Amino acid sequence: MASPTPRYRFAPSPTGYFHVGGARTALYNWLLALQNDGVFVLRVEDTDESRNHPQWTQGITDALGWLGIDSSDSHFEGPYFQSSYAAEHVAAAEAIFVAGHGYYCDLTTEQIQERAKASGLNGYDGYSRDRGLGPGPGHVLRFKVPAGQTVVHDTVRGEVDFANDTIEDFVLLRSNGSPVFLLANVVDDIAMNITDVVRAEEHLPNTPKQQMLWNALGSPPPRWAHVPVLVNEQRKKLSKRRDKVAVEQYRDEGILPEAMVNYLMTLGWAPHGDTEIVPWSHIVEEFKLENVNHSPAFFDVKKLNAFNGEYIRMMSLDKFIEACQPVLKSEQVPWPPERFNPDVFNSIAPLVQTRVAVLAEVPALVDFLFMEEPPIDDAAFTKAFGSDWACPTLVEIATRYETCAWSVDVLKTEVEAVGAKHDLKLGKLQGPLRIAITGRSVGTPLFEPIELLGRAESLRRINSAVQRASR
RNA sequence: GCCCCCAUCGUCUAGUGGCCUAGGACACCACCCUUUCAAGGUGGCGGCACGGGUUCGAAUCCCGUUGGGGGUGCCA
Repeated sequence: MASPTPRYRFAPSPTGYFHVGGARTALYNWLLALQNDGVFVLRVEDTDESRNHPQWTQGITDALGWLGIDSSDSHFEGPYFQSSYAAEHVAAAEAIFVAGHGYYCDLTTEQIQERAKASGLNGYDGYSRDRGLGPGPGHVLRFKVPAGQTVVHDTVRGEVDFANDTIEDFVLLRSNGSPVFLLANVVDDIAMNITDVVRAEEHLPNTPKQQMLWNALGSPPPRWAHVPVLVNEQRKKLSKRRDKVAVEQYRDEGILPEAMVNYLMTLGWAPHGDTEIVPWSHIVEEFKLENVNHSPAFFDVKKLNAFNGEYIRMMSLDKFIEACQPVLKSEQVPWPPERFNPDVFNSIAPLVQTRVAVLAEVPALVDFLFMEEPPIDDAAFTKAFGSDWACPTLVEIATRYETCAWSVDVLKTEVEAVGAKHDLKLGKLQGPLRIAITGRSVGTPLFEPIELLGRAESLRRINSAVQRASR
């Protein structure tokens, strides 16, 4: 028997959102597809037509594309969503009924609860199993859970046993005749020749039901793999409402896709060796689903940022400048766009590159070069000009700057000369100058930007700071 | 309630019975370098949840306890 091409199914998330946890599961699926010459199958499934599907699926495929996952061949809107497919799901349910694996029941939810209360047992008790009911108004079709055990073979977790008598006879067809998601899911998997289902561990408890359905429908179940969920600092599953969970947010902040992918992969898994920063090709080579951890992982933005900083520093200068473009042209930028000067930015870029973890931090390091009046940090200003030497030395520097040669080296030695006179170290002496020029107490090395700013503008800013200090 | 999963530094992990005095990464701290801030370098702090077994030997295997998470709909 020839083994079929593996088809790895990825569904964004049960709530229909491509959050970071889903991104990781997508990565696992993608990886497996690459390693095993298989196909990555993205399937969006939802019966709620109120969700805007074209827009929603577009968002997901965009995010996948950003992560480097090609979903073009496999993108698929779940048949379940399209009402025309409902017939197939109903037909499958009816086949189950005909084969004797299901039965109809007319009990209402209230009646079921009453019976459960009276008997002390949990959930539905199989009351209608042998009543021989047929389809009809108010009748649901339930699956007849067989006696015995269901064992799920899971690539990540090994064998997981479920006693069938702890699983109640679940609904396949609602009383209005519509199929239930669980059923539709299995029918679609079979229709799409899915061989491997890789998803989050929250689905594990429902897996025996699905597996029984596969068997009842006469198909050997797929290989299952339930990977751990991602949690927040409260150890709760990442939730859209409470946590920063959308991949796009990280993209917009200037996280690089390589860093995102690399970090996501270290959640639940680690490459061999003393470094976790490894290229995707290495991951493809080494990753094994069998080696994935069993416990939930906390999504640590600090570590993500650290990874991102590493990736930024690994870039060539040209690449870095290129990567900065979106964030420099964003509408959020504090300077008027027409004042932006690419040449100036490119000159300062090497000094910026080692100082940012995410690209979104870039504008704040260079804004003073492009703004007419950079805002001044009051607290920093007060502190820097609090000493009695601040103004006099700054005036001296200004005097020297009026006539000296305009180059980084000279600008620096002039300040050092003033420092020597007053017995002040450069580190200290440059404080007021830095505030005057940049408005802040920290930033890139100072003399490069002064050179870029030019003599007239630099002197203007120094004088304006001196005036401000003497008020 | 019932069912399932999980348990190594603060966090992410390595570890598959002796190479473990438990290794790395992020974070944190100190020092070096230094033009502030970074980057870089060196070092430090810090962990096998608990209790029983099995074994010559347990982070590793088994049982239990505790703690966390998830599932359990005529939701998806």
